[in-house]
Amino acid sequence: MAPMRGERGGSPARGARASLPLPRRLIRQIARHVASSGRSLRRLEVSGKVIDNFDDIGDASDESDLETPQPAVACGGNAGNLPPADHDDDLTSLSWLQDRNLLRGINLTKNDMEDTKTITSQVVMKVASKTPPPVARVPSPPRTPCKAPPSPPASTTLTKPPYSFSCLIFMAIEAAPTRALPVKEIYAWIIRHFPYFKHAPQGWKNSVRHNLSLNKCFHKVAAAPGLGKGSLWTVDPQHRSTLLQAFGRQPVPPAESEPEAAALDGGKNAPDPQLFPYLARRLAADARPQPGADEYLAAATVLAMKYGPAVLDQLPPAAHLVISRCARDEHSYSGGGEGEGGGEGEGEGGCEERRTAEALLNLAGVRCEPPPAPS
DNA sequence: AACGGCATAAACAATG
DNA sequence: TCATTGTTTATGCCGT
Repeated sequence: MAPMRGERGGSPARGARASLPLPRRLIRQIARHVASSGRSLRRLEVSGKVIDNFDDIGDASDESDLETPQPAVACGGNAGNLPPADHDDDLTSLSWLQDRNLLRGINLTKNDMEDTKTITSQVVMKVASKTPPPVARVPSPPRTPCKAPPSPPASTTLTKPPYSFSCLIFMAIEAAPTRALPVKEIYAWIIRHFPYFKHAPQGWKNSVRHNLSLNKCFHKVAAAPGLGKGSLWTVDPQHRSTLLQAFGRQPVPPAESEPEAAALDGGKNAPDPQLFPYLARRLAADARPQPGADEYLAAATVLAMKYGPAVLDQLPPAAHLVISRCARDEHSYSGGGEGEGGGEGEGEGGCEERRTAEALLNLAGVRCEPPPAPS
């Protein structure tokens, strides 16, 4: 592979830190996200500024640039307490569902969310790996979403979401920290994220229940005491890949509106539905794992969400993000993976999917309820 | 044309 | 009793 742009020999982190193009806290967050996904972030390059010593940054305890806004995303549990990198990655284990909200430590405000609507394509991902770049997810042609007229909020929020009920239910359940929701909460989640259903005919709730009952992907679990009537619904782990594939079958916004741009350039009042096409498109291309893609998505989205599009706009037109991974991560041929579970069905691809799904769902404003108190 | 997936509607039972 | 939840059946649309 030809040397990547901006690749240069031994640029010490200390040198770069003198003029970091991004707040250190944000860099730490990106590094933590990548670390939490079980990978190694070797270097991050923005506009030629290379940060390649994340230990230094990550260990820094200074919070001088910590201006955490009031969180609009109420994340339960261990905010800022990301799981260790050696987290159990067994696909059959549900533990990741419990504690792997990849961006749990990142607080997003409503403004952060709204700012994403003008994210541009000025950030270009380049993966330092032997695998080909995920061209399917990072289109090369330049886009000009900023110049595009904003979509009328009403048309984006009151049109029926292009997702099947099973996908909506899946998203709702996956958004819950415990990955289990009563029907009522599923209703609430759908309404919250797809305002269309606020005024939709009542039949849709019947459809939700119908789906829950009929779809083998969803299972009832014993109702928690005090829950009242009804049960908790969960996603059957064995059918999870089926639901992910269903995501891939969902219609994606027409090409003229550029999916990524549309995903982030959506309704002013309710950006969430506009983000999900992004997720759908991401998952639709999940036939093979695309190492680095989820890191890119998370990093780029974090950039825009956390600091607004200005962070990206202020970069030179040729600015680009480079997220490189340790070379040893690419040695899939040398031992058949990490040997930490992996399962035989989803394999690494499933990990990528779920990490991206989690990250994007979180970023999409999924409101996490505090986990139930241990009994 | 057949088939599968999906949405929608409706009826009904169970439950709090 | 009523509202909610859960199950089941039926029907039609749409894409393959």
